[in-house]
Amino acid sequence: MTMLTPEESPPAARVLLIDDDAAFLQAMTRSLARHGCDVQGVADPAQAMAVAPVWQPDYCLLDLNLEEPTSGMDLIEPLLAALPDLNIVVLTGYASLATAVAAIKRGARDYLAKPVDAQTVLLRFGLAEPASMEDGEAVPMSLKRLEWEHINRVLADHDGNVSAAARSLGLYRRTLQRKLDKKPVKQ
Amino acid sequence: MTMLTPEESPPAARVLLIDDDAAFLQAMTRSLARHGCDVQGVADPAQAMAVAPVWQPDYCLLDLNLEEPTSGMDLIEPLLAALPDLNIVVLTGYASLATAVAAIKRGARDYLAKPVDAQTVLLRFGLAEPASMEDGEAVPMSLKRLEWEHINRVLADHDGNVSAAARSLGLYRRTLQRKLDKKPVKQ
DNA sequence: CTCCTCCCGCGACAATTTGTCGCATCCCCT
DNA sequence: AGGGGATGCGACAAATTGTCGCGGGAGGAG
Repeated sequence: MTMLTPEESPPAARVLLIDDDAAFLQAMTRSLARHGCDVQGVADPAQAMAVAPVWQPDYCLLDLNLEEPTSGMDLIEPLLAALPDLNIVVLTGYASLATAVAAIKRGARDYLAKPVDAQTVLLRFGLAEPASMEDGEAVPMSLKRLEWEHINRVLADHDGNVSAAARSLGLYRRTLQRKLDKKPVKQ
Repeated sequence: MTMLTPEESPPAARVLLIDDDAAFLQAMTRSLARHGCDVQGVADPAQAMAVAPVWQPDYCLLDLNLEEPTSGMDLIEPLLAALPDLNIVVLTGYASLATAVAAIKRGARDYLAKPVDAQTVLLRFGLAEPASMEDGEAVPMSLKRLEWEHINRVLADHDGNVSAAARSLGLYRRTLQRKLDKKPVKQ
């Protein structure tokens, strides 16, 4: 029952989104905004470092695998240097124990694996209570969907190369093919 | 092969092992000892807290899922309170991103998934040099692991209630049971 | 142009994994 | 004691993978 009126009594939390996936960026921006956050999304490290000191966000959702130049991992420390109180949550499609450990040691507050929904992000930011779930979708993703999302991401990461994606997903090319054509994308 | 030169006359590193798996404890104790460490193994939290302040170890390999009373997770802080410079590496057979993050935030230096060999442990302790290439682990999670992580999260969310978790994951309880049985996680 | 390599789609079959049911406990609560 | 829910587990069919192998494009090197 977040019946908060449009006018936020307390100043809205400022959230900086850093992700080079335009689609994701837009979707997440909208979702967070709808949940009452003051959101700003940027696509690369340079923009992030330009915006952060000026806009002074309170929270930051940082994608780990940005475009080539620098990894999101190398942005954690600079960001914290500029804004010591920034609450950084790292996000990645290539989650691994190793990167999770590294990110936390560098100062990130939390680590999430894509795909995630705005609700989860807010939760990790500490801006939402796990208790109430008013918006219909609080259900964890079904395994099928989780798999689909992951496959898609990895496939895209390999520029649609099925063979490569299959290898990196640890399954047979034939199997990936089958999974792919059986899913004319529906939710 | 590790070349441990007799040069290791400086005080041997003191390592405290905490694991309730007797077999593992013994094996690891022997291995580390052979690598020149001064090792002491205990099987439960109480013993650990009794030994630590007195023996003052430099390193600690802590298993996360100990017997019921307390989780290894709850030992991290007490241990650090007693020995601020203790280098704690958490070890677990049920690795998950969530527990990795939690452990690091509580002060652990690193997080490893069983099975591990002494060499790896020493490496994480910083007592051995990386035998070969350091891995940037850019490998996306295999589908199997992604699934395992998700299942783990959801199951925990439902306090270990298999029926409930299965429902919310959109699969049969029987299937979840089966997935859970054969779990020893691999790469 | 030809060879080689890598990717793709796809058929076939065996090996596994799920989907589904049903049953026999156990707890917990009233 | 009785209902409701959770759990472990056997059984069997249905669906999904693992595995091989072909033939065909695309693109680079000789």
